[in-house]
Amino acid sequence: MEAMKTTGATAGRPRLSGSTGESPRQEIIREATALFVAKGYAETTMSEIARSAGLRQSSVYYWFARKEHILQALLEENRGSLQVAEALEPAPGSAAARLYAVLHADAVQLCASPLDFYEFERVARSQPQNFGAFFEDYSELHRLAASIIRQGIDAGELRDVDPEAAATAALSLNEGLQRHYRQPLPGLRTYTADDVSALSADTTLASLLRAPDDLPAVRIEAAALSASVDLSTES
Amino acid sequence: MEAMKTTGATAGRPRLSGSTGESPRQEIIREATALFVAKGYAETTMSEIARSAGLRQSSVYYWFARKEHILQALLEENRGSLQVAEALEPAPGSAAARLYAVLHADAVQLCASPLDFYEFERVARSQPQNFGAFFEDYSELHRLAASIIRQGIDAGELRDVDPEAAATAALSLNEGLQRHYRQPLPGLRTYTADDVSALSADTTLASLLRAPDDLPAVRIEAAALSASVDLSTES
DNA sequence: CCAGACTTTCCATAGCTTATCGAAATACTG
DNA sequence: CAGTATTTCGATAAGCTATGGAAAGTCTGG
Repeated sequence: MEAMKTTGATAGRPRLSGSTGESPRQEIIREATALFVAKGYAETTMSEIARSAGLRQSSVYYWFARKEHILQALLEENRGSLQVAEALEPAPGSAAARLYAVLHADAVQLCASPLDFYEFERVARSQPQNFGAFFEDYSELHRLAASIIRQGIDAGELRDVDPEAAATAALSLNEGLQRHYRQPLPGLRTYTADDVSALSADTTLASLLRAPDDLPAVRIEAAALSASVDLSTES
Repeated sequence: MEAMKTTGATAGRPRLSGSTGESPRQEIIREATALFVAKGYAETTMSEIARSAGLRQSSVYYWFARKEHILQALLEENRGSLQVAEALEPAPGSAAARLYAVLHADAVQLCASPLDFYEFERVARSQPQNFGAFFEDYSELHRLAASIIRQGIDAGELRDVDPEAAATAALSLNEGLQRHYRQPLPGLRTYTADDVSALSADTTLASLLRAPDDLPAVRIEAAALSASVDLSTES
C-alpha cells in the first residue's frame, strides 16, 4: 500500500471519470488545498475533495487513511520561516534587525499559507502523534526568537524584558494578525499580507527597542538581512 | 413553543431520568458550557449535552433549534470589556492609562470566557444573521480603542502611528495571547490569565508610548482606573 | 371532575459525515 | 498466459445534526 509512483503511468483500475493526471497524491493535495482555502478545513468534505480530484469518496482513503493526513501533507510542504530564524539567530549584526527579519518572514508565511494557523493548530492538537513536527517547529521558532531577544538585551539594544514572554507575545501578535488578514472582520479595514507583516514586526520592535526612534534604521537593516537569507537559501 | 418558564414547576411529559432542576434552558447552557470548556465546541455532541442535562438528544432541540444557538446564548451572557471601554473612552486623564485599562480588561475577559475567542468567531461567521451582536461589539471595541489611541497621539503621550492599525494590532495581540493562556503549546511556559493580560497591555503600551520609561506609572494609573470603573458599574 | 388545550419529553428516522472492507479492473512479471 | 501488485469502486457501518409525530404529563373552562 501507499505506492510512491510519481509518474502518471496508469496502473490499477481505471477511474470512472476517466481523468488521469499527475500523481494522485499531489492531485488530491492540490484540490484539497483549494477547497480548504475557500471553505476552511472542517467545512470541506472528503466527497468534495474526491469530486474535485476526479475520483470517488472512498478512493481518497487509499492515498490518505484519514482526513487529517491531507492536512499533514499540506503542512509539510510549507516550512520556511524557521529557516530564516535558524540562519539569523547565530548571525552577526544588530539583534533588533535580525528579530525584525524573523518576525516579518514568519508573518508573511502565515499569511501566504493556504490554511489559517489556528486550523492547523486545532487539528495538530487532536492528532499529536501525527503532528509532532508542527509543535517541534513551533517551539524551535520560539526558542530562536527568545535567543535573539536575549542577545539584544545583552547588547543594550532592547529593553530589559523577559525574553521568553516577549517571544510568546511576538509570535502571538503574528498569529492574531494573520487572522485579520485572512478573515477581515466586518466594519474593519482590510490589510494586505505586507501590511500585517510590517505592522506586526513594527509593533513588536517598537515595544522592545530601548530607543524607538531607531525603528526606521532597524527596518532597513532587516530588509537587507532578509535579502541575504533568500540568496543563501537558493545556493 | 419556546416557553419562558423559569421556575422549576413540572409541566409536560416527565423525563425518563426523573431529573427536575431549574429552568431546562439554563441547565442546558450550564452543562454545555462545561463541556465546551473541556472539549471545545466542535468536539462536543448534542448527545453529550443532553446526557449531562438529564434528557435525550432530541429533547435539547426543543430549547435550542440549532447547536449554534446554545453558543449564542452563552455569548450573550458574556459581555463586559466593552463597558470598560465605553466608560473610559470619554474619561479625562492619561490616554495611555485608559488604553492600558481597556486592553487589560479585554484580555482578562478573553481568558475568563468559557470559550476560545476563535471558536466564537468561527461560529459567528457561519451564522452571521444570529451573531450580528458579536461583530457589532467587536467593531465598537475597536473603534473605542482607536479613539483612545488618537487622543494619546494628540496629547503627545503616544508615538505618531495609525490609530486604526494600532488598535487592530492591540486586539490581535490580546486574541493571540488568550490562546496561549487557554491552550499552552507543548514545550512552552504556561501563563496565568493575569500574566497574559499584563504581558499584552505592557507590550502594546511599550510599543506606543513615546517615553517607554513611563510604563510603570501608566500601569499604576490604569489599575486605579479599572477599580473606579468596577465601582461605578456596581452602582 | 372531566374534555380539550398546552407544554415538554420521547422514539424513530432522514440525511450527512468519516472511515472500512471486499470485490473489480487494470498493469506488471516470470 | 497465469499469478501478483496496484488502484478504484460500491456497499455499508457508525456517528453526527436535525425533524416530525406520538406520548405523557399539567393546566383551564365548563
